[in-house]
Amino acid sequence: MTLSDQTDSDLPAEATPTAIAGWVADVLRDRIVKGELAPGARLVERKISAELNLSRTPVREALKLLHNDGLIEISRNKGAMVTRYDAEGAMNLFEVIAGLESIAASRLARTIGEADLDELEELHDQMMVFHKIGNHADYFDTNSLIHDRIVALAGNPVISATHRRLIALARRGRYIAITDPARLTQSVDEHCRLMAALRARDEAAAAEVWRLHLLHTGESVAAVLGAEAAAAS
Amino acid sequence: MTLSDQTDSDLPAEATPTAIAGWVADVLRDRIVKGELAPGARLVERKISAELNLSRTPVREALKLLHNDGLIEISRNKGAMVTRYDAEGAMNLFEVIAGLESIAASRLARTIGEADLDELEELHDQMMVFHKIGNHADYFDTNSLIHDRIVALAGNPVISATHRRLIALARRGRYIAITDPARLTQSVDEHCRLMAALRARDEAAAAEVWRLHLLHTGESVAAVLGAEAAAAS
DNA sequence: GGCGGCAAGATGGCATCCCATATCGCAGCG
DNA sequence: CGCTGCGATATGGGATGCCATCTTGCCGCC
Repeated sequence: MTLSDQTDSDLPAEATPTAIAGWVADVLRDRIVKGELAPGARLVERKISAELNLSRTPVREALKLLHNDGLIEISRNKGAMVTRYDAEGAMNLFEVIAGLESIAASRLARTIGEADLDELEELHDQMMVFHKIGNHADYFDTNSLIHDRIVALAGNPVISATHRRLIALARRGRYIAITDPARLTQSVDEHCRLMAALRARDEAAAAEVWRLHLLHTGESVAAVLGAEAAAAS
Repeated sequence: MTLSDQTDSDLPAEATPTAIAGWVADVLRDRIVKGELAPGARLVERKISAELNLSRTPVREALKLLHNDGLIEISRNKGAMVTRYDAEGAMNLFEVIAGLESIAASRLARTIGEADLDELEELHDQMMVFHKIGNHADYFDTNSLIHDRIVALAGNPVISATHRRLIALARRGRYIAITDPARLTQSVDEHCRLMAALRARDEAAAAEVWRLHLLHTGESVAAVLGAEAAAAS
């Protein structure tokens, strides 16, 4: 392998415990999310450890991490397999994410302070700019950032942790970007309405608009996945 | 150690992959849930592996499992520590569980078939009997069973998986059993109302009563934890 | 007497070896 | 020609040893 001596150059200066395993998990997660590792692809401990110039131990831990993120299935003597992600799975996933973020939005409407609200407003405005100028990449990133901030600001660690886990699965759907202009407009509108509800400190409205927003997103992702499946068959 | 040669007698005839690690995790989880391992207690890999006559490898994996269940914190060079569980944590936890089970109840009201409804009815009736005769242990077990069945019957694997993870944390609160008669009555009433909503196929009612049911449970657990904390100080 | 530094022990992380078992191909028999 | 059984190989699981680092307590210096 020619790249053997180079790969460890961007090791993250191991600070936290099991940093290497986490790093390996990140690398593999990236490949899965970006589609380099297609659903059904096999991940063999020995192959990965050889490629990354590590022993099998951290790789093993990384695979466990990805497993309980739901990204891979591990079967004895067959290696890990990237789990399939279909329309139904997407709907199931977004149904739960909708529940979580809805709670978060509700809490936020009740408890958010001016400073945090301003921060959200700013992110929102940024996103609107990216939307207007048609910068989809930054639009999506800012969008994700807003969702993450909403969850974080809600101040319930259980929500944050659960959300982080599920969103890793959903991000996979993010790369089959929703380019349908109608949905895009609707999504932006829902974002605006959430901001309005937060400003008005209207718990119920915030929860409901955000719940629907995520269900709609789920439907869009499911639609794309369903179309893909139909085309493949 | 005198028990060294005996412990492996009830090894679970390793069928599934990493069965041993799972078994170790179960053992430790039990101890934590039952309070044998108090919050703040230290779990040292070498100690556990010696006690259970195993190598450190499966123990380590077990600790990782408990960690991402949120039951323990792992710090380098200090061993794992049982996480603390306070009133605020309980509320945060039950807030999310409420969200999940509420979705499940809603789905159930929409999609449940007669056979499944009958099964739930039977469990419910059993629970009512245990309640009437004052058999608290079986009452609680049947109660838990009902909650689990509701989640399972909803048919969303993401909900099931997430719920399983969180409920492991909440079970810890179960052992500080709610003996307040008023709350017990209220809880039973809420169970009855859920059954009524399911029979009526009333999604909204099912979701709402179940959400409140779990929030109330969370409040009760939090109250007990708060009282404990106050007494301890 | 208090405080800072140093040394020994404790502890988890990583590497490596061995093992049990599932998989897959091939050969030999029917 | 097809099916069965065996063996080689692949692969994950477990055990063990070494290492880096954190903790802790003690000793000496101020």
